[in-house]
Amino acid sequence: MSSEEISTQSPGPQRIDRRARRRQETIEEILDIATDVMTEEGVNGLSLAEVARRLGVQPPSIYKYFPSLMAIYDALFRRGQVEHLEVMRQAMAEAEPGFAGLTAGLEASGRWLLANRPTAQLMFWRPVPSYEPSVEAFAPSVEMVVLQRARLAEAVFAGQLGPEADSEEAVYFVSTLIVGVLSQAMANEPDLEWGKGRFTSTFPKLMMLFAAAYPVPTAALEQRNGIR
Amino acid sequence: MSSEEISTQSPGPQRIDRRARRRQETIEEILDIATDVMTEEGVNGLSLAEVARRLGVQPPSIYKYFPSLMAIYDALFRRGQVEHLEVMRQAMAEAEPGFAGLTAGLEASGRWLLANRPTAQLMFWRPVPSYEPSVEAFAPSVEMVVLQRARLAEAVFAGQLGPEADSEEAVYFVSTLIVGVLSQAMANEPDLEWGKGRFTSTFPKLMMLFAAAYPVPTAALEQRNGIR
DNA sequence: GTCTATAGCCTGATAGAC
DNA sequence: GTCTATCAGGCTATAGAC
Repeated sequence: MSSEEISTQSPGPQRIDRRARRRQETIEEILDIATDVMTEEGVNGLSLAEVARRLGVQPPSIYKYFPSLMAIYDALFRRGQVEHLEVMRQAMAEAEPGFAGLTAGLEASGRWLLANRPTAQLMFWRPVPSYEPSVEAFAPSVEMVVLQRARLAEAVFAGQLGPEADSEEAVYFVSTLIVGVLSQAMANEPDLEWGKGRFTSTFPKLMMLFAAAYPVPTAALEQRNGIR
Repeated sequence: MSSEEISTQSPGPQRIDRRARRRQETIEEILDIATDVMTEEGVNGLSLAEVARRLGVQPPSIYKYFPSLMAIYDALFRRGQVEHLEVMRQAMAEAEPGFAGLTAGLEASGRWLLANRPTAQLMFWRPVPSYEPSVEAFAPSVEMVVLQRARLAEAVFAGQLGPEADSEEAVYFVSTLIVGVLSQAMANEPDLEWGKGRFTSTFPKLMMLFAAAYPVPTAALEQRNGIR
């Protein structure tokens, strides 16, 4: 590595990369520890000093990575949104388009949220009044709506749902269902994972309930059959 | 009041009543102030010292009314459950039986929960891991299920819903709907009351969605019409 | 039932040496 | 990027005088 030998004052790109990578690893570790602390003490019980203690450094060292406690909250919020979006996107991509894809995506969403409870609380329950998510941290949720809307449109096109299902309102409905299931599960069955217990196990039936509310008009069915 | 004159060492019943009443007023005041603090600092941000400050006493005085911070949480939880139940019961009593009563009760429930956000969070989101509700504090929620179940049974009997609606599962579904709407509203529209905004305004349609999932069987309808 | 005093913790954040 | 030292508070809870 010639660039390393030239100067220690102006390190070459590899060196910068390595430092940046190490720094990024520490940042991720801080966020992981912060998640553990929130699990034990509550989202609002996160403290920078406790994170430092578990990381094995003194509290002031944390400030080299985050300018404030609120910045840690925002990084947690942002990372949560990104991961959550990615998990749902992946599940949708692996399933059939239309209603099956929507169901698979929402179930993956619920599964991830239950497996990441404190982050889910930070994202959906706003338990820290003094923390307001930044615009950047919030951005992935817009893409979330787009993905769900696309599956709804496919389902309508495929004749699985009535035309009203291709709407903003239907997106609100499905997100209300998933948040409702999630909230009930987290409050009443704090130790059960997705699929166990009274609430999350009814999710498939809730999706059938949703589908029943958007019936395909008889005329449309007849027209469809006529075309074939 | 003769009993008052007899002795100051063993005060008569009126005196005891008055003291007990005064004490109860102070307890209620502490709970009201605690609710304000939770609104501003988060449910997990409630502090006994801040309550004392606003009440105009020193922190140790609070211990004459509550043995610990957790006892305050439990009293808040209990009072919330009782009020919430009473509001729903009243709304159901004033409405028609069956599906209309169920809808009225749930809407009253949602309205109360949105108007009492920190209490609702304490009751449904468990944001304080170190606090576990006592059995007594939890009791009213059993009666809640009974009331909802009764309206569902009436609705089935009246031919408004299919027979599967008279079930524990259906109770879970309606509570999931209300908690979902509530969670979405509180997270995304923290300043809007019930009926305003994207989420709570769709509640009537969500109830229609629920009804559509429990259709009355055609045979049952024919039989009904035949009887008439 | 109120207070003072205090024990024994905790916190977020900053200054400045190394 | 790490540390020590420190500021300027905060907290729950108890002891004991009045």
